Amino acid sequence: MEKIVNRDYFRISANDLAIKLLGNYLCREISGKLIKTKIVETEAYMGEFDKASHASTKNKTERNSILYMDGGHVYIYLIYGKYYCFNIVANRKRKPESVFIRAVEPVEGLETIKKNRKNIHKEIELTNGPGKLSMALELDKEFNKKDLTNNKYLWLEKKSNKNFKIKRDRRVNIDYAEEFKNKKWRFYIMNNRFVSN
DNA sequence: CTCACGATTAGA
DNA sequence: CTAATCGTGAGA
Repeated sequence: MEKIVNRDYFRISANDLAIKLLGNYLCREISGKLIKTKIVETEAYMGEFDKASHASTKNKTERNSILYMDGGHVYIYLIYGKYYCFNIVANRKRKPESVFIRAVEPVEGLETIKKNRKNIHKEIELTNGPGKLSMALELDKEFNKKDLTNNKYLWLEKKSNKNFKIKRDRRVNIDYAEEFKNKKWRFYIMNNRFVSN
C-alpha cells in the first residue's frame, strides 16, 4: 500500500480533499501494533468566511493557528471537555481550511482498537464518530500540529480501487453557523455502516 | 480574571 | 433525551 508523503496531495481545497480522502486509510502504530482504518465520513471547513470553522474568528488564536499552516498537518482539539476531534489541514499556508474526519472503519488491529474502547462491545460503535475514532486510535493533543507526511506513528495510505458511491449532506452539530449550517460539506461512503449519521 | 459553551458520547 | 466535563476565546 502506498503511503501519502507528498504535500501537494493536501494542497487543494478542503471540499476536494474531503472527497479525495474517502476510502483511503488512516494508519496508526502504537507500541509496535498496527491499526489501519478506512476513512468513510468527512466534513470540510472552508476558512475564515465559513462561520462553522474555527478559523471564522479571523485573528489567529492559539487554537486555530495550525489551520494557517501548510496542508498535511494535523489539527486536534478537545470538545466538551472530554473528546478529541481529528482534522487534517487542507490547502496552502495562510488558507485556513481543514477536513474533519467523522468516521472510520477498522481494517487491521481490531484487537488494539477494542482494548482502547473497553466497555464498547458492538463493533459498529468502535469508530462511528469523531470522538470514538480518536479514542480507538489513541489520538489526542499530542498529535496536534504534527506533520502527517512525515510521522512514524500516524500516516495515510492510498487505496487503489474506490468502488463506492459518495453521498453529500449537511454538516453535523453546527447550528450556530447561520447561513453556513446548510452547506452540504459533509461527505460519506454510501451504505457504509460506520458512517455516524 | 471570569464565564459561557462546544465540529460529542454513553447511558437512562 | 440529557448530563458530563474542561480548555478555549471573548469580554471586563
